Amino acid sequence: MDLTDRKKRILRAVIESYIQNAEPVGSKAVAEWARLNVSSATIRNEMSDLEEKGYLEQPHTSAGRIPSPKGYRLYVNELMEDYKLSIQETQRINQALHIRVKALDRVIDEAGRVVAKLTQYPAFALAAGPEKMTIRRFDLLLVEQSAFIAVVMTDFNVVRNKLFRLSGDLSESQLQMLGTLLNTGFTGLTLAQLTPELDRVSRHATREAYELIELVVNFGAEVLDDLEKRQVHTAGIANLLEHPEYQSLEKAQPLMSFLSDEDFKPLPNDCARATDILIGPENVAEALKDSSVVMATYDLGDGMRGLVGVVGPTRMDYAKISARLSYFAKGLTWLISQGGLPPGNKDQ
Amino acid sequence: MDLTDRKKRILRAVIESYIQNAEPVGSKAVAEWARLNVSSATIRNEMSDLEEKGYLEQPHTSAGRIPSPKGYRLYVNELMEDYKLSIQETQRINQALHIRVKALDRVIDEAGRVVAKLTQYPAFALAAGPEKMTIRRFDLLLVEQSAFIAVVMTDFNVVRNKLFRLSGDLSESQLQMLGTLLNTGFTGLTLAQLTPELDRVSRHATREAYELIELVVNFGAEVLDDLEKRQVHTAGIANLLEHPEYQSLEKAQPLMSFLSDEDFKPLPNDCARATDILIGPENVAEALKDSSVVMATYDLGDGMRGLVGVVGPTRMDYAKISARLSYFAKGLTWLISQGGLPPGNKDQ
DNA sequence: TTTAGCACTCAGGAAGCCAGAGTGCTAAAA
DNA sequence: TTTTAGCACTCTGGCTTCCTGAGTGCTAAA
Repeated sequence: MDLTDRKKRILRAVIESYIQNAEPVGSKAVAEWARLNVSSATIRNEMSDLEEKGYLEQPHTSAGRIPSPKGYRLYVNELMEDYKLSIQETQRINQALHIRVKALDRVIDEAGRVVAKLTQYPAFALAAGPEKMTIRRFDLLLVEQSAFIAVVMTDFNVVRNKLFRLSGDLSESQLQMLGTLLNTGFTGLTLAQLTPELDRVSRHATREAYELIELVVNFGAEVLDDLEKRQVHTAGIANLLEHPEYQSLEKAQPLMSFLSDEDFKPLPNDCARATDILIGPENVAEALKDSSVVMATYDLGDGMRGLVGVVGPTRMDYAKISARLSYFAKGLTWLISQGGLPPGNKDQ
Repeated sequence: MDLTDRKKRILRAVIESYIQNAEPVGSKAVAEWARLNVSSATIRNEMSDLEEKGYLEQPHTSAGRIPSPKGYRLYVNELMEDYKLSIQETQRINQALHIRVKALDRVIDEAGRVVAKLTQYPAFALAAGPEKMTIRRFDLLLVEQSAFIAVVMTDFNVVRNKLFRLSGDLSESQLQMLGTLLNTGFTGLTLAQLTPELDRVSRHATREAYELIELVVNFGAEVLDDLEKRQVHTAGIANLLEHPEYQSLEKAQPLMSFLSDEDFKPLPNDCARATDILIGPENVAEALKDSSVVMATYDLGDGMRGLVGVVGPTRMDYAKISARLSYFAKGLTWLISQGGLPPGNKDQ
């Protein structure tokens, strides 16, 4: 059930014209666009065939055709040519990579913002790390008599800290002792293992010591929890309104709400592949069934990966957008590996 | 040029009806609403007067009247009654305060999200701290031979850290030395003073030592810069579309873009007052001239304050929204002061 | 000063009309 | 068998027109 060469050229013409103009494409337009040297009547027959096979759709009888999700899928799989980024585009992306090299803390969030700007679509960003993390070490720093800072370092060199104020006083040696206790008892444990261990320790420790331990270990648990939670960041939601398919509020509103919702799930769990495109109904989320998602991953160092993607109409310039995304992602990976954005201390 | 009592009652009736129904209010409706026992003709005369004085406006000849910004201003200043939160409302807010007590790191951001949910308007949140911050102390922790963590603590007990990897090795004693150098030379300085001091030190230090110092001091500078930058967080932008005045894209789009823009300035510098309302043209930002802003501040401890606010149509239920906001802000202040959200380690 | 009455205005919805684009079908041509 | 030209048909979207109802301002009487 493969398509003839001519049918493919016609399909491609329809899609590319539709991507550019956002208007149903008629047989005459295809005849010109595809340069096939056949009349529009021939094209009509072919298009009617393509519609029957499910690659094209007709909004209504007397409009032209638009591509169906199946049509887009064939297009991105076989027909689409690699988009060549212009010099301006690469420059823009390079520039975007340069700014904010400072904000080491927020690579992921920043990646989302930058991609939103770069593509003019709403973007999302999240971290794709391992399921389970453990705490590697604790450090405690005395600030005043009655306050100290706990520094927690987990796998992949993520470092977090928190200031604790106490009702009573604390000496440097007490703090050192506490540190040893924490480092011997609570390192190398996953989130789930922390609480049982805490229970165990509670039995043979003084009440004061235990309270301090609990305080710090709970903080460690928070850090792990936070890391495993994988919050999704979004940026540039308003970009959606720029595109004609979301001009009507009924279309735009549900998707915007979906994107605004802090813990939406744009994709199933396997976000492993380097670049990926999900078209219309291929998306799991109901709100995305009429839209497409293009995404790319980058390397955060130490085995952690970041994922950035954009959401847009199924009529998206897949070639261009995915070229930009993967160029950006590659650039970011390179930058991080070069130490431009030193490892450790990631936001997720 | 004060208004008669009856005029005020009429103005109030117009505003409250308009807040509720989002439709221009006619003389007959006012007659019923305000219970003045006068005919609609009388009201008409009064309303025509109010329009002349600038408190009301007419979208077109044969529609009713709507309040002008000046009318709203009078309303919030004199006419508005305190809105009494229902039990359900206070419960909802209390609940909102309970969740995420964990996320100490992100009080501000979280405050914005919660307020957006609570009010159904887009919300923004930022920190209102002092202009200039200084670094209080540095701590350095050896991780491996060739890596260490720098912990920087600034005024108001904000603590940040970063992992550094080196090309060469480093001993514990070298690190200690470095720490002393940093703490004697670079504490108590503002952002602007750091670089000159760095220059000064560069002259009488070995090349290796200087490179390390530079690394850590630059990180300190980043932290200060970040703290003084006052990034504005936004949440719930999509809420805007729920309200009838933003049903048309031309109205919604500019405001949404404005809110999406990461570094918008919702207000002038003096965001000191506890609760505040800015109506229509009172806003400085062009994009807000047709909208209103209601905000409240809360205490982050240690002299830092947070600001949360919402953006909505001028036809906003000022009484209700500002009641909710200030209840929330008070709750948050209380919670933080109680240690529910321990001080220090704030995101901003 | 208030009220009733009345003529006037205007937005916005419903209905009708038309042009233009695009189709499918048929019959002739290649 | 495939392609093409021709033609009748369909349907959207934009345009006008019409009409209703809500609301007004003005005037003259209470």
